[in-house]
Amino acid sequence: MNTESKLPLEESRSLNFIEEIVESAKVGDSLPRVHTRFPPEPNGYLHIGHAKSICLNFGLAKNYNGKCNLRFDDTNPVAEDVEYVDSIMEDVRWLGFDWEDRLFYASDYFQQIYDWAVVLIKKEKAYVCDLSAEEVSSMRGTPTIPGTPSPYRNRSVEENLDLFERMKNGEFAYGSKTLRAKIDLASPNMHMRDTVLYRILRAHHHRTGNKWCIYPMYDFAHGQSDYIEGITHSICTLEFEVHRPLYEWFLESIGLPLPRPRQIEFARLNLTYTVMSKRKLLELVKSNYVNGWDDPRMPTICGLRRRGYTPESLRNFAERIGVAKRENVIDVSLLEFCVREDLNKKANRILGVLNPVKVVITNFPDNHVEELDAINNPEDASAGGRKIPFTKELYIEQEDFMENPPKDYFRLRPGGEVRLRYAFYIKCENVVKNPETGEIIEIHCTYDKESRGGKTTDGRKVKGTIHWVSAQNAVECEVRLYDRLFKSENPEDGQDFKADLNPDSLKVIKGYLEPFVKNAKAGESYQLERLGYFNIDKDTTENNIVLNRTVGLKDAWSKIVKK
RNA sequence: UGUUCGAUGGUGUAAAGGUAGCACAACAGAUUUUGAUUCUGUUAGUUCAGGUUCGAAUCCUGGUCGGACAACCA
Repeated sequence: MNTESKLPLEESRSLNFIEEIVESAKVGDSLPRVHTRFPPEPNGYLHIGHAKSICLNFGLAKNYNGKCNLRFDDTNPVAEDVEYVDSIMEDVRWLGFDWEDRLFYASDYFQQIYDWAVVLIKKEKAYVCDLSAEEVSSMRGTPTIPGTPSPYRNRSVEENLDLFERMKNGEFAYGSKTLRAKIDLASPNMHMRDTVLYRILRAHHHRTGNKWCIYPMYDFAHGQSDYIEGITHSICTLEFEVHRPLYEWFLESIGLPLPRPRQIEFARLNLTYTVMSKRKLLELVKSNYVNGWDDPRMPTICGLRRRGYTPESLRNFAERIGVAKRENVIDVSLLEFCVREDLNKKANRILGVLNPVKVVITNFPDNHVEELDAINNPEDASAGGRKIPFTKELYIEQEDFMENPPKDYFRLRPGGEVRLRYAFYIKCENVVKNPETGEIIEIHCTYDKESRGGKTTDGRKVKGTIHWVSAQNAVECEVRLYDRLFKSENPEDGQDFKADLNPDSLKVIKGYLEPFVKNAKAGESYQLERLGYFNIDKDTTENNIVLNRTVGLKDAWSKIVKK
């Protein structure tokens, strides 16, 4: 009827402050070009905080018909390694983003950046300094006290040019000289106090090999790399806010023509019960508090993947937490909500018992197997169905039987009747205990033959439905139950975050699953009905199926019990 | 304490001078062959003090609180 062209979704969703910046630059009816980049340093594995940044940068480009580059910020060969390059590319792709043919490295630009340093020297905006790191540090002053000039600050252009070239040629020892910007030693912004541009490093670079022995610092490489790539919005985290004047000073001082990239800072992600710093994650790995970077308890993307998180759930999470400049700590329960939401739609259901107690159906024929129909996913009719074998001896969950149950308990009890999911009504007739320990060994029940499939025609009401598995057909699996890695909401609060490690963050138990699980492939997610979502681990072999618990189902009963 | 950024329910995030909304969490109820899902409802918020205005979360002034910055890391 009218000319409305907005999508309903976009109409209802409000803009974050970065999108507003993009929109405010609207010229007439056309949007400005949007070109972002995700610039990881290849010195560690990506974590969920990076996922936020990836979704932001690639998402912004997508929404505004722009582009997003993947660029490795590889200016410090001492810390970096190809091992990380590969994992980072894998993780970005897995999250569902594509940099197409725009894979770049800051090291691609080393020559250009070097040439620009020479430009700065010629403009008397940079000089070679012989001070040691300690001396530079002690002469920098404090925020309230101006720094003292380096005695080398006024070397001639010719001398600087000569020295800088000889630095490049490897004539000087590691750390003996730096190239410094000549800015303002009295600046209240410490980064403007003649920051270091180049340092001498004798290290093998993963891409340039031994070609260079001087390497540019982040500040001198990042903005220029953005410029070279035609980046419009250079999005980074809040701690770079104070670097912005430097970022702009370099582009300006080198004399690069407009348009220039604009640096925009947002608040990084923090999660309750989680540490996020690379240093701490590395320590957890190196000191074997966890089993590698992809340990399912780690907040790394590969850890979350192995835990059973899906790319969709992570993208939805990133969307829900929003983007702003204020410090934030997101409740992990939101993350858990996001996987449950996604897996509820996608994961096929199976029956499995984790803490078994044997049930004997006394009126069921010996050696008889009844094949029962089960629905794979009630949320998705196209997932179809399967058969589950029912036999005289079954396992049910220990928690699903109580001799002296509380008021609202509607599972199995002496004399009580309960429905076995997709199977029959059973009634508890007798309990067999170990005479010495009092432990329940077997629960003897009778079944109602007429209740096949879980319903009868007599209108009888059976409130409880519990899961079960045929004792003789059950597949014994290894089940890894994960809990939060740390005990307190903010593990970084204490002196030593390792003291806050949760000793029960991993429990390995045996589980008994319906035979269908034999078809499962590594990486697949299943819901064990009434228990939670589980992912088939890559450690799975033909004789040992391994399941990782992604997250439990919401559990209203456990809350009632606590009260 | 120098510069700088920030402050909205328990946690996040909207509202661009005009009804403080949404999500998660919590709680209550309905439905349910998963105590799940789904649905409905409830609790709960503008850091403080002034000012401008018919009207302020929003603008102004000041205070308070919190973060970031003094690597030859990124």
